[in-house]
Amino acid sequence: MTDAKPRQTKQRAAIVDALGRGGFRSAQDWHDVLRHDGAAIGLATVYRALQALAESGDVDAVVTDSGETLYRLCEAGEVHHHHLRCRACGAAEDVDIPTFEAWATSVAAQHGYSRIEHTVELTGVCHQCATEGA
Amino acid sequence: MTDAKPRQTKQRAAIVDALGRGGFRSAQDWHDVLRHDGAAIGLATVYRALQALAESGDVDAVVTDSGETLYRLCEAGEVHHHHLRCRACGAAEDVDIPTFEAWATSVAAQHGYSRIEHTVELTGVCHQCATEGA
DNA sequence: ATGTATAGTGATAATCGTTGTCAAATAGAG
DNA sequence: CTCTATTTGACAACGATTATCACTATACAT
Ligand SMILES: [Mn+2]
Ligand SMILES: [Mn+2]
Ligand SMILES: [Zn+2]
Ligand SMILES: [Zn+2]
Repeated sequence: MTDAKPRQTKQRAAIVDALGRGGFRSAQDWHDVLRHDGAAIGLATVYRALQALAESGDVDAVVTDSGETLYRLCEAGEVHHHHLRCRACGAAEDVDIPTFEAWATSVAAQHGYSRIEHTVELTGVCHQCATEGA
Repeated sequence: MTDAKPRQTKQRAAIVDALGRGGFRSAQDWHDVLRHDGAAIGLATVYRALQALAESGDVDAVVTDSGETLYRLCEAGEVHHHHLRCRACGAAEDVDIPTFEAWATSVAAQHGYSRIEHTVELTGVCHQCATEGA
């Protein structure tokens, strides 16, 4: 049932290493970062690794309004949480919403809905980007 | 500034009419509905109309995890609100989250973020779909 | 250490929702 | 009705993601 642990490859090491510098980036952006660092790695491999890491909970994934998926290494362990992300630079803070989970369950029940899932994402412009940008 | 009012065409009338039956559907699904009703209408026209209606606030648009955009005619006027949507059939309830907006602004300010936007969507399985489906 | 089975890689093609193009159709003002 | 700017729609193009599949390289057994 629990899938066999993945093999250790230099590509995956390089990806995790790159993720270490933080920030939400698309798979293609992470691939650019890796190539820029001199790593020889295929785009498909980056996609697969990021998806696997997201599934295992080691990275967070968010979908932008334009449909792109952004990934970042998450330090907040396996606890459920949400993000406040800068639309300009990819920086993000982990946040949690005290009463939201309880509220969601209650509202869903009132309407007869089950198997509830929720999406809560905050975006804005961080202080640094607000100072620099137009 | 305010764009000139769009012309009245049979295509747009047909689209608004179809939307009248409710539910969140993708542009392609709405197109299928229209064709099924015997309307001769192009897919590109459906995309354009739905986007225009979404921009003017007459329809709600949500983006699924897979990146598809779903549209539905919204009865909740121009007041800001969110949705509890059935993943199986497209049914949806308008909901509002009492203290969320204030909380979001406050958290953003604490982290030095400005120009805040937020996404809150609830999904589940409605009572009817839960009864019928597996 | 060496061989082997097997999971991982990556260049490339395919997918699919969406957007762009542009000639033909038409709403609506005069 | 006439005229013209807007709208339409068949079709091509786009862009992020996923599938292919021949080729490696890892982990394990010998
Ligand atoms: Mn996180
Ligand atoms: Mn609504
Ligand atoms: Zn920033
Ligand atoms: Zn349902």
